[in-house]
Amino acid sequence: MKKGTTFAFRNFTQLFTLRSSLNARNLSTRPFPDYSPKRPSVRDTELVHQIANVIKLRRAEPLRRSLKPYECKFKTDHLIWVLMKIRSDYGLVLDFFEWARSRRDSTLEALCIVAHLAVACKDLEAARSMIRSFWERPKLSVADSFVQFFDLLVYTYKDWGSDPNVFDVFFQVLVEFGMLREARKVFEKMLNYGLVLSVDSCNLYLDRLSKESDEKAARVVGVFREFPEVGVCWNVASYNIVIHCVCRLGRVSEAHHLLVLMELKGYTPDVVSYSTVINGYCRFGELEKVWKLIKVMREKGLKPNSYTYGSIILWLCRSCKLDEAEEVFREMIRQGIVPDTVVYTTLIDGFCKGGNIRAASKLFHEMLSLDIAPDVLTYTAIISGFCRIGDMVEAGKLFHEMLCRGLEPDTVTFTEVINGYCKAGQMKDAFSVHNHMVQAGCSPNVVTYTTLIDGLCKEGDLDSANDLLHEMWKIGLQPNLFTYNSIVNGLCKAGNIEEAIKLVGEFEAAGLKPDTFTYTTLMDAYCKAGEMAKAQEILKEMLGRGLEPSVVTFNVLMNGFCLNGMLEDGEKLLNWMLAKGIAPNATTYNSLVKQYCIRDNLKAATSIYKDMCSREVGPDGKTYENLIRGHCKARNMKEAWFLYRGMVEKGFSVSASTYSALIKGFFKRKKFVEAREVFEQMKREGLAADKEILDFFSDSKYKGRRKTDTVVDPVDEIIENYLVDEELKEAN
DNA sequence: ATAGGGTTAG
Repeated sequence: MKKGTTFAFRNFTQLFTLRSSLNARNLSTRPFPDYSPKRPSVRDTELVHQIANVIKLRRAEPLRRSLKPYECKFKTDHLIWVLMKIRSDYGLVLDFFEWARSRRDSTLEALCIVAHLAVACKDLEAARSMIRSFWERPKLSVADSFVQFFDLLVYTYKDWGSDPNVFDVFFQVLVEFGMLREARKVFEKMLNYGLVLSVDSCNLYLDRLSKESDEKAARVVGVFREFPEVGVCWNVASYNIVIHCVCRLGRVSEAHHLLVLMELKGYTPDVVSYSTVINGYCRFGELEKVWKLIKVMREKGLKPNSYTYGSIILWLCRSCKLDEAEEVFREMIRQGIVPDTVVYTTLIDGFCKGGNIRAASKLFHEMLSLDIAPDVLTYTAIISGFCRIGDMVEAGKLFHEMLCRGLEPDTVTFTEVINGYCKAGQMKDAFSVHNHMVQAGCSPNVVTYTTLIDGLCKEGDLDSANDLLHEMWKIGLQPNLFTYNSIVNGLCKAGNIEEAIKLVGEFEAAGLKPDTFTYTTLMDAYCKAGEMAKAQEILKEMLGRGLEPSVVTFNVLMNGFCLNGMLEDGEKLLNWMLAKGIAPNATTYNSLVKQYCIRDNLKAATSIYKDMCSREVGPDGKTYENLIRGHCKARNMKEAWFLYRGMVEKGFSVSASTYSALIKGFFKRKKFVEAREVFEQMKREGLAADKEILDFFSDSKYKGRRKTDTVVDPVDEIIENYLVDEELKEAN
């Protein structure tokens, strides 16, 4: 840590001592050119005079009507001559220019003139939209147009406005359109005329540069160092942009130094400065530093806000510490900070990803009751939560609700719904949403296609997946590693590991490097095929390439050991992971729990379960389901019931097969009331029971028994409906 | 000027 700190500090001292290329510039300034327009002929002068008079005298009328008599005679050349006559009346200038534009009679020179006049009248927005309109039209050569435009703006400057703000607006539009090289040229050229662009303009440039790409972001610090030498006076916002940029590049301690440095230089860091560094530390999980900084900012009289807390909450969510995240959230509210849509969305998404859709729903309703409006991102998060647990009905309802609120789903929202249908195995519905989104004018992206391809691969329909891959290419979408990994997985699951390995070789030859996901997929295939030796060979190759195995890599191996009855190796692997400090997760333990349950060794399963709890690895839905099914099979209904209650309490959703296991277990124990209760709950959740269970409830023996049982009616019509449904399904 | 949502492997 110490080493990094000195390094960062050296970087920054350098920053303010190095000389830059800008310094060597020739400092003599050039005057703006004179404006010398073409002279009108006598005939033209007459027409221009008439038009200008008509415009002035009949200003209440729409120009379309008052200028009707001149429509035929009016030529593009007249435009500027008329503007010269009416230039003192800005309102007329705008109207007249619009009229000329609607006839496609405008020129770039006229556009520059009107922009100058707009800026001179302090109508910066009009000037901006005019300059924007030029770039919005498709150009043959962007660079040529830029030079042409800029030269004309300079040429018309002295005569038409002489307000240097026009160059700020011009520069800002270039930045807005990402034409950073051109923007930089404008900056330099203005220096030649003795003009320095405003800090606000330079800030926009810095910010855009920092977001463009990592290479460009790396240049931000250089620009920040050079611009003051030619007269730019940075402000707190500039520092904040640079701090943010340096954080994004992962150099958080350097950003922290900048925060200290700005104060030394007489700038007062604000909540944003602090929150930005705090966000940087959060991204790397350095929470001690975060709390320290919060203390410092409080001492300086700054109050952390929802951004500050939001960063902390996001990090806690990402590290699966949902309880702590909610605690920080409540603490923030206690401090009198009103949570916003973003903080709620962060928490809702966190709970959804953690599989606790109930907590997510609760928060969602809480925000509604507090009148904090959910946005598209909030809906996407909660919809994805329901998709994740396979509840497409609820997901559909929320989607509809979102539309009713006037929120427009975007590519992400649609992709999420498509993903939900894919994961639910409803490919027809997935494709129907895909069509729907295209009709709604929303373009599917690489992720959308990858989702569909993955869905098809999981269905085993590799031909269709391949067709989609070609379709992607055709519409100009480049498949990425995710896409190929899905197909590799598809091939593996179809039992074609050879072909999968061949594909890996192909995309690698095309310049796409296989990653940990690719190798883990291949390992999984070999593990499931019982070829543990080959799986370990793949692991070796992966390690040899310097790729870091993930928890999942180990989980795959663990699962392989368990599946192949090598439970001792499995436990050895677990201990090895613990010794090496690789944190196992619920899945790691689940493989062992599941396998012990399958082998009816509930004692060993329970001991693994207790071990994971003691290591503070929270059991997930699968852990509970495996244990519940194991206990049901062993007819330990007391334990099964206890775990079921715990699972529900924690907000995990219970699958149909677990409900079935419970019902069957209770039946075998002749606990009909409990069986019934679980069955009712299952129905309430809209889950269909299998035939065996329905037979239980419609069995004559059961009916006879039920007569002494006063709780429920003998034959429930819902059961009959279910039976009819099942028969229909079978008939189809 | 600062913070939040989607795709792959168990």
